[in-house]
Amino acid sequence: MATGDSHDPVHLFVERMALAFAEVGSPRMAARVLFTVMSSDDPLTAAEIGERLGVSAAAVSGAVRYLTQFGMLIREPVPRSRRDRYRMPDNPWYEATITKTMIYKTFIDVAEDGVAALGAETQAGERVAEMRDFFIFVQEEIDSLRERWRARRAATGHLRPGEV
Amino acid sequence: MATGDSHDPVHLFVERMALAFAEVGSPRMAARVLFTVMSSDDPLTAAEIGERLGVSAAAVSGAVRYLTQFGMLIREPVPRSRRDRYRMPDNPWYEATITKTMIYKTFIDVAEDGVAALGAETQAGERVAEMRDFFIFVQEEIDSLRERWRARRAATGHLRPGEV
DNA sequence: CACTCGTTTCACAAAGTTGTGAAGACTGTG
DNA sequence: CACAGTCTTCACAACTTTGTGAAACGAGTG
Repeated sequence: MATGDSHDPVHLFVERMALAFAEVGSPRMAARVLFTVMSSDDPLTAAEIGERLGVSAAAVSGAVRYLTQFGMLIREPVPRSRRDRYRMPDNPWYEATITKTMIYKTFIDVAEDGVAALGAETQAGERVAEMRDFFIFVQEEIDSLRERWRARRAATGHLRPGEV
Repeated sequence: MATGDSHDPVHLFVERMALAFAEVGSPRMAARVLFTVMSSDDPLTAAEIGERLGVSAAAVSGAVRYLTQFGMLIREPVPRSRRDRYRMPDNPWYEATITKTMIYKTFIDVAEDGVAALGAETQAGERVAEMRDFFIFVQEEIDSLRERWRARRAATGHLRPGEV
């Protein structure tokens, strides 16, 4: 049961979720590690993560480096041991991951250059300008998403420690 | 000038935009073809697209099949010719692409199973349930995005033929 | 200060993706 | 009804990505 039993429903969840995230650009192994830790009530050591997933220590090392870099995973040394333990951060990584995305910013900037290159008065230029405006709108919506989410949670009584 | 001159600002726009889209999961060549057509005031034949991009007919064939399948490109036969011509659809492909995305639906479903597997009362289960709720919220926001966008455009006088 | 255990780095192998060339299929025309 | 011009299909080669094993590294301990 310690090693990744593909019939274990929890392991299935980890793999499926990781796959879904990999499909939108997340490194595969990082996603697997992330959801493995997320699925555990207690912090896990690198060895435990590797064991559960059935992957090498090297793979775990790379994944946790990636995840800690973006604050999606917290690393803490285990007292009286050489090991580190990994746990989820207190504030949920997915909020920032979604709301801080800069994809649309890139689209907007490139489209802006496109309009200039095509000429704002051409049909093509107008078409690209329209696309740019749409992405600006989407970006604005995303920018306000986090606040609206928090407002809703506050309204339904789901206040998190430290939250207004 | 017909073949993809990498110093042509329009071609630069096409390649940059395509790259940005490829990074979020779109097939690379399909994105290149899409923005090539989008950058042209007039419809283009497959040969013209291939020439502008400097890619093989086979690559164009695969890309237009993909794009027409999703309604992102319109194919129309050229009268008195064996050729087909490709043009942009009348209503903008990106609106549907963004608003019809089912990514979050997948996340939600998988997370739902995860909660069941972990047990809703465990710490891990609660954590995953919270993530699921966030994604439900995001999905709802996206569902209403299209209407809000249209409302805004209507308000600023940008009505499109056939639009309410 | 040498030893041990855990982690990290690195070169490489396996697997997956992407676009090509060439051959085949289809369609309208002389 | 044969031909020519387009488009499509397919096997393959180039490239990219991903994870492994092995070796190096480093921190705590006797």
